[in-house]
Amino acid sequence: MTIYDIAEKAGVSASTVSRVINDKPGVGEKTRRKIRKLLEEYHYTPDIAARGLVMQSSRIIGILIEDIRVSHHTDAIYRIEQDMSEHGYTCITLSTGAEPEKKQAYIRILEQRKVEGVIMIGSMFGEDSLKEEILQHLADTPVVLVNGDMDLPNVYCVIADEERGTEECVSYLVRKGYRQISYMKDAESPSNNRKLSGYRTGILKNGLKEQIFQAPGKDTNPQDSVDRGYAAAQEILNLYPGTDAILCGTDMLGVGCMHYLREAGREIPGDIAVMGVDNTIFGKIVTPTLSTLDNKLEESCQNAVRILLEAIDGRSSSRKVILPTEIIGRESTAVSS
Amino acid sequence: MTIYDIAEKAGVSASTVSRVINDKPGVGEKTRRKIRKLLEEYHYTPDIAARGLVMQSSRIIGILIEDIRVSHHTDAIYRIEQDMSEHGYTCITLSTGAEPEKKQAYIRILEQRKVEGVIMIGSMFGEDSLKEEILQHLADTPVVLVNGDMDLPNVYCVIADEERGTEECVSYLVRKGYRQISYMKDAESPSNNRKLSGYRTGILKNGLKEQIFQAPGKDTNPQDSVDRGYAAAQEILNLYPGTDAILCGTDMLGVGCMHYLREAGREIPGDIAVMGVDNTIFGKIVTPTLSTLDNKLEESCQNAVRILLEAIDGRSSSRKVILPTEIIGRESTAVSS
DNA sequence: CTGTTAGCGCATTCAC
DNA sequence: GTGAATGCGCTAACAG
Repeated sequence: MTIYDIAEKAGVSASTVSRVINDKPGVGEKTRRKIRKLLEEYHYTPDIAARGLVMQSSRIIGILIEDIRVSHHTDAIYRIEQDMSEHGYTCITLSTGAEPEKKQAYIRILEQRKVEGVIMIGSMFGEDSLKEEILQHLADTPVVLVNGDMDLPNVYCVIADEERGTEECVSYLVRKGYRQISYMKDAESPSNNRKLSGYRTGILKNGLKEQIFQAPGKDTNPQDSVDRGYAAAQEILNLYPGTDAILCGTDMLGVGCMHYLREAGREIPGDIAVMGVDNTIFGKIVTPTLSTLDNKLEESCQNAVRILLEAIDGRSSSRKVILPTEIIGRESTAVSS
Repeated sequence: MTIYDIAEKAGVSASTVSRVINDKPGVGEKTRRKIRKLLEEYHYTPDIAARGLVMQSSRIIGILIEDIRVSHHTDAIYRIEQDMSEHGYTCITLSTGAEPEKKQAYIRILEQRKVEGVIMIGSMFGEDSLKEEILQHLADTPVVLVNGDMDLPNVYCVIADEERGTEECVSYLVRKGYRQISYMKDAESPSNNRKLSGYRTGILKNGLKEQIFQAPGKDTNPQDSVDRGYAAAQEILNLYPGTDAILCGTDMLGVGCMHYLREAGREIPGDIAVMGVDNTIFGKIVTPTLSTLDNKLEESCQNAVRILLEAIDGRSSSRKVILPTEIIGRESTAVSS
């Protein structure tokens, strides 16, 4: 079914049908009604790609993310998709994995699809190799980086102040009475480095001693973080036997950490406290419930959508937005009195 | 950058450029090289939509799902997306929500995008109202229903035998020594009814008494299931005080159920056993770990991809595939001896 | 080996 | 109020 088919059946020209479809003036009431009826009858739906070709607009938004299975990310994608959908856009979501080459390949795919805007979630998208790729393949497409940083005229950034957040986590733990606070760092990334940096500042300000351990390996599957947290907790207790609190780079690491501590016979939070980052569902369902730093990913994404829509419409907006984080206190850090 | 721009710069015609881009024969080696160089130099990438218009193929696959935030679903989407990506397809994933009207609207969107194939995940997509919609708007597009059932020439079905599965769960619990086995049913759906039916058969075969309770309400957010499971567990213990095992329709309900039992001072699995369905990450991280019925969603999706690709290529394949489920025994059902 | 022509489905001038 | 013509970026059939 094309507009020509409908036009023929109605005994009019294609342009008249087009006018009716797009509710444009210049069509007699009776012709309009007749065409509307035919449209209904034959279940006609316009071909968006063809329309896009002439209108130079795909109505497609691209979303890039390392792994959509990270539940934290999934919630973000969901929000973006729902919001964009309401504005008439369709989203293409691509899980790129960690390698820069794959990320570049996916940027090419978005270019081919002529997306009107892009949202990239994760600090790893701030890499220099991607900056180059964006410059060459998405130079005049608005891009919003969530939790990432990049200096390019068409790139906007929304980040949560995790550095300040982890710093406050340390003070929070200190107020709860903990003194030997270790940090379990996740894989190398700008975001994870910012969190670590915040921890260091917090330790310094409170006159304590740094105890840092990077959980080795990386995730093939997001669930792997649990095992990595488990293993890392063991190492931390070996390295720093006096540890009475572990601040983990993510909730998932925190969950693994708690598993180990339980098996090792340590009571949480009596003997030792555990805290995560991300405020995921996992923290709510484990026993005891896990205190965490909410880095406002969903709010970040809502901002990203707003900024992207503004940029697409040509309305300028602030190139960089920074959101405050929030500590969510739960059982894993409550002092047993 | 269009092929015409490149053609002009190379001093050839657009068709020659097109031939080079698509690695077609009939171009001299030197012209080919020259064009390749220009293509590189100007970072040319073809417009897939324009190509699709003439080739009558969008290279897009549509995925419909009620809520992508259900972690169980996310894993499924991830697999499909990765596999399809390898075959040169781009996926559009839409969270439709529960209302049939919205599902219909999303089917329309897929039609407009001229998707070459569709995968719908969830038994609710087997509804009659959607059958009508598919008939009218997706009549000659291959559709694969995962965990759903529909009789239409272009619709293929992949389902896990959950009915047999829950039946076996009952027997499994009986073998572990439990005798008053209650069933916590999730919201109304064909899939949930099949699970309930399996439970009933299992109870009957083992000469036990049915104890069924439907968790009221429904999820706005997948996390809500935890609270619903919590509330339902309380009701079940009121209605059937002698209950010594609760089989829950999903892991999420199971998690909420465990939370309540713990608060009520019941020991799991000593006093009472809990079992879920879905084999999600949640079952692995809760304390004690949750036994569950693996309904093989990921395997189902791999089958769905295979079937869809075959159907798109015109190779016919079986219209219905049924997969066996598997019981995953964990701490929540181990008899304390 | 290469160029010309036509057309995919649609929206948009410009005539009438 | 309506139709004919044009072009979006691309591939394919045909001509040379």
